[in-house]
Amino acid sequence: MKDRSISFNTRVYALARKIPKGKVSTYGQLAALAGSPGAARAIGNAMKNNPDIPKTPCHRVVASNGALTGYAAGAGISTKKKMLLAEGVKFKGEKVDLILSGWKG
DNA sequence: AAACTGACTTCTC
DNA sequence: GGAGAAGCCAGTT
Repeated sequence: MKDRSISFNTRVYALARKIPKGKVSTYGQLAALAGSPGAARAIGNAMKNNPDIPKTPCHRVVASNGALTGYAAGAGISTKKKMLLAEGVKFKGEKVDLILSGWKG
């Protein structure tokens, strides 16, 4: 990756940092906030590019159905789930309860 | 510049 | 309700 000043990817990081603790957002949601609804895949790419894990709470981003996907850091999904639980996010089995912990919801 | 990839989403069977 | 296939978007090679 080169030093592209600003880009879609960068904007995603900014949005991810805006997600309040104890809440989670979906890829589609971030994509829409980023200005391109439907670009959920691009969001995933941005997250995997994730330059600063502690600075970019990519673990607060889950699939539209609340399922935990990806997460290359730590032990993967296991760590991601742990982080969310630690922040007070409600879980529905292996999926996040977007009804209770969904951002803007 | 064109083609491929991927941490997604949604429809249909 | 679960599994499979198609579609979309931005980035990377």
